[in-house]
Amino acid sequence: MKNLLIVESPAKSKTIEKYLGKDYKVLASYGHIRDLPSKDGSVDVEHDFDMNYQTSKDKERHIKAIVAEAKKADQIFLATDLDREGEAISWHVLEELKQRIKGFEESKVQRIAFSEITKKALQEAVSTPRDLNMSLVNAQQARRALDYLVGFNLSPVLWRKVKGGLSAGRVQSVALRLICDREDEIDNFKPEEYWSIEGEFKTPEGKNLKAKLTHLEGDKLEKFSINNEKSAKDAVAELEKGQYSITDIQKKKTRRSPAAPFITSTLQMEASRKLGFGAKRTMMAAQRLYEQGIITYMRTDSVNLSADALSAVRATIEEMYGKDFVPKSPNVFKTKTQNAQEAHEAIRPTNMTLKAEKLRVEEEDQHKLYKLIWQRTIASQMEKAVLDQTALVIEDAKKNTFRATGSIVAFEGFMKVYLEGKDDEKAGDSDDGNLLPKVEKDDAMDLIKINPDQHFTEPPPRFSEATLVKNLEEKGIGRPSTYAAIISTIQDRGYVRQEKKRFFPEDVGRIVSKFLVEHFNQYVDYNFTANMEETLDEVSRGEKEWKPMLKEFWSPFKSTIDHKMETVKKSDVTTEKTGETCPSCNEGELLIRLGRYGRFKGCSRYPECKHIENLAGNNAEEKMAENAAKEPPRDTGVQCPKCKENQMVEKKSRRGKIFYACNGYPKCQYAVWDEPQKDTECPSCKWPFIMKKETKRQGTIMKCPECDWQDPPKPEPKSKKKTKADEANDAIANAQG
DNA sequence: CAGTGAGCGAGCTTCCGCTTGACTT
Repeated sequence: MKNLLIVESPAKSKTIEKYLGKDYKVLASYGHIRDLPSKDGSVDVEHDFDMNYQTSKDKERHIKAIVAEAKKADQIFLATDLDREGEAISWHVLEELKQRIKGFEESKVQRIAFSEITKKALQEAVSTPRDLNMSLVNAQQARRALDYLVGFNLSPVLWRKVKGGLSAGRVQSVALRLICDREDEIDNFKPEEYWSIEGEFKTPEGKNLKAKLTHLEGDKLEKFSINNEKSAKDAVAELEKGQYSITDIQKKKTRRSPAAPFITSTLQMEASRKLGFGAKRTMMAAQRLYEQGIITYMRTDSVNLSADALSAVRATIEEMYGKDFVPKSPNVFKTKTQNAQEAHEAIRPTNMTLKAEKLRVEEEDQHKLYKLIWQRTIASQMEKAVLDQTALVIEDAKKNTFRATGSIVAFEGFMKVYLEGKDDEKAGDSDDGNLLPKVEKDDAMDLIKINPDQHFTEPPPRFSEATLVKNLEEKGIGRPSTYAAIISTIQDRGYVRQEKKRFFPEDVGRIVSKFLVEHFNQYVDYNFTANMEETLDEVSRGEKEWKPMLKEFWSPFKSTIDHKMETVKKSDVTTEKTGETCPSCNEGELLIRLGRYGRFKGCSRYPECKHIENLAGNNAEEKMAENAAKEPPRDTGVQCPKCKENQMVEKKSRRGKIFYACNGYPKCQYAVWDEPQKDTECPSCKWPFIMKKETKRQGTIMKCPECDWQDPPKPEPKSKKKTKADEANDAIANAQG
C-alpha cells in the first residue's frame, strides 16, 4: 500500500512525511504548475474564454516527479492549501496526471485539506477526504482570466497613448492611484492656522504642572476656536488675570488589549516600523526562518493560532511571567482583512520555548525578525494592561478651565513583552507615563505663565511601504504572496520612487494614473476588486457560472478599450499647453511634454526650434546623473585638454557610434572620434594626447586631433596620383589637342 | 559628437497568484 500526498511547499512536505510515516510519499507542486503564458491569446475570447494553460519549463522537474510517483501509488491525496488558489492547484495537478498517464484511474485521487500540521490533524484529514470543489476552481479560473484580460488589454493602451513598456493591472493600478491621489491631496492642501494654550502652574507643594486650556470663559474650545495671533493674545491677557484652583480630580481605569498575532501584512508593517525593513527584506528573512522550520508559514491572512499553539503559548506565558499574565480564556481575534481566505495559521514560532537569544541563525535579519514574531505571539495571548488615568481640572471664577492628564500603568499585562508600533504619530499624542504631582481638591494653583502656541494643520503623510500595504489589504486588493511584488512593480515601471521610505509619484506615474481614472474609471476604482470578489463568491458557492461572469465583464470592457484606442489622442494625454510664447523664437507656444526623465517645457515648433526648459520641482537632472551612475562610462585616463578638470570618457552617440568626450559635459563640450591615449603628446604640435584609430586600409594608426600629424604618415594625396578617370580625361585631352 | 520632444513605423513591452530555483569543475 503506497500513498502519494501532494502539497504546495517543499518545506511543508518534509514535515508531513515525518508525521505520516513510511506508507506515504509526500511531494511538493512548488506552487502553480500551469499558468496562462505571457502572450496574447492565452484566454481565447472568441471561443468562450478558452484557457490555454501551459506548464512552465522550471516546473517540469517537479511535475515529472509527481507523475512518476503517481504511477506507483494506490491512493493520491491532493493536499494543497484550502483556499481558492490551492483548490485550483490541485485541479491542475489532476489534469496533468490525466494527460500524462495512459489509463489513469481518477478514482484513486482524493482532495484533503488541513489547517495545521500536526499528526492528529493530518490523520483526521486523510480519513475524511472529499472531491475537488469545481465551483471553487472555477472561481479561481475566472479571477485568473479577468486579471489577464485587464492587464493584457489595458497595458497596450498605455503603450499607444503614453509610452512603451508601461503596464496596468487590477492591483498595481490601484496601488499607483493611492499614491497619486494622496499626492494630489498634498498639492491641494491649504494649511490652516490654529492655536493651543498651555498654562504653567505651581502646586502648594511647590511642584510645577503644565495643563492645556480646554474652556475659555465657560466655552469649550474646538481646534479652530483660536485661529489668529490677536485672539491668542486676547485670551492670554484674559487668562493672566485669573486666580486658579483645583476644582476636580477625575480618575478612571482603562484597559488596553494586545494586538493580534502576525499575518503577512502586519508583519511587514511592524518590521518596517520597528526594524526599518522593506517588504522584500522582511519576506526574505521570514522565508529562511520558515524553511528551517522555525516559524509557521509566512504568507497568510489568518490571525488564528492552532489549538496546540495556543496551549503552548499560554504555558510559556505562565512559566515566564506567572499566572497573572495568562487570561482566563484565550484571546480571540477577528480578521480585519476584506476577502480573507485563511488557508493557514497566523505567523508564529513553531516552538514557543525557543527564545530569540537561543536561536542559532546566521543572518542578523532573521534574528531580529524572529524576536519580533516571538514577542508578538506571546503578547497576543497575554492579559490586558490596566492603566490608571488621572485628569486634574484647574479653573478660575470665570470658568477658564485647564486640564492636565497623566496615566500610570497599574498592571503591565502584555505591555511587558510587546507594544505595537504606530505610523505617523505626532509627538505628544500620548500621556503614557506622564506623572502628575500630588494635589487635593480646592488646592490653590499659582499661575506662573501662559504659553500660547501657534500651529498649522498639516497635509496627510505620503505612504510608506507599510501604510500602502495596510491600505491595499483593507480594500482586499492583492494577496500576502504579492504585497512585496506590487511594491517592486510600481517602482520598476518608473511610476513611483521612494525617498526616506516614502512613496513619491513620478511624472509618468501621475500621467498614467490620471489617464486611467479619466478613461477607465470603473476598472481602477477602489471597489473594483471588492465587487469582483463578491461575484467570485457567488461562483464558488455554485450560484453563478464563471463564463457568463467573464462575458459580463468582457463585452463592456472590450468596447471601452476599442473606443479609447480610437478616440483618445496621445498628445492630449502627455502634453499640456502653457499659453506662454517661446522666448527663443517668439513664435511657437511652450508645451509641457513627457520625456525620458520626466516632464519638461519645450517649444511647439520642434524640431525647428529646440528651446527647452527644465520644470520646477522636476528632478530630471538627478535622474540623468543616476542613469549615468548605473553604467559608468569607461575612463581613458586622459585629462580633458580644454577644461583641464575632467577626464575623457567613452560615450555612445544617439546612433550608437562610439566617441570620446569630456566627462564634464554639458559644461565642457570637448569631444573627439577616436580613443585618446594615456601619457602621450603630439610630436608635431605638442597637443596633450594623440588618438588610436582603427582603419580598414592601414590598420591601426595614431593621429593628433588638432594638427595633421599621424603615424604612419598619410599616403600621398589622391589628387597627385592619377585615377582611371583622370587617365581617360587625359587621353581625351590628348586626342583633342 | 551626448542630457529630455515629432514622425517615418521594423518589433518589442504587459497581468495576478502560487512556489523556490542555481550553468557545474
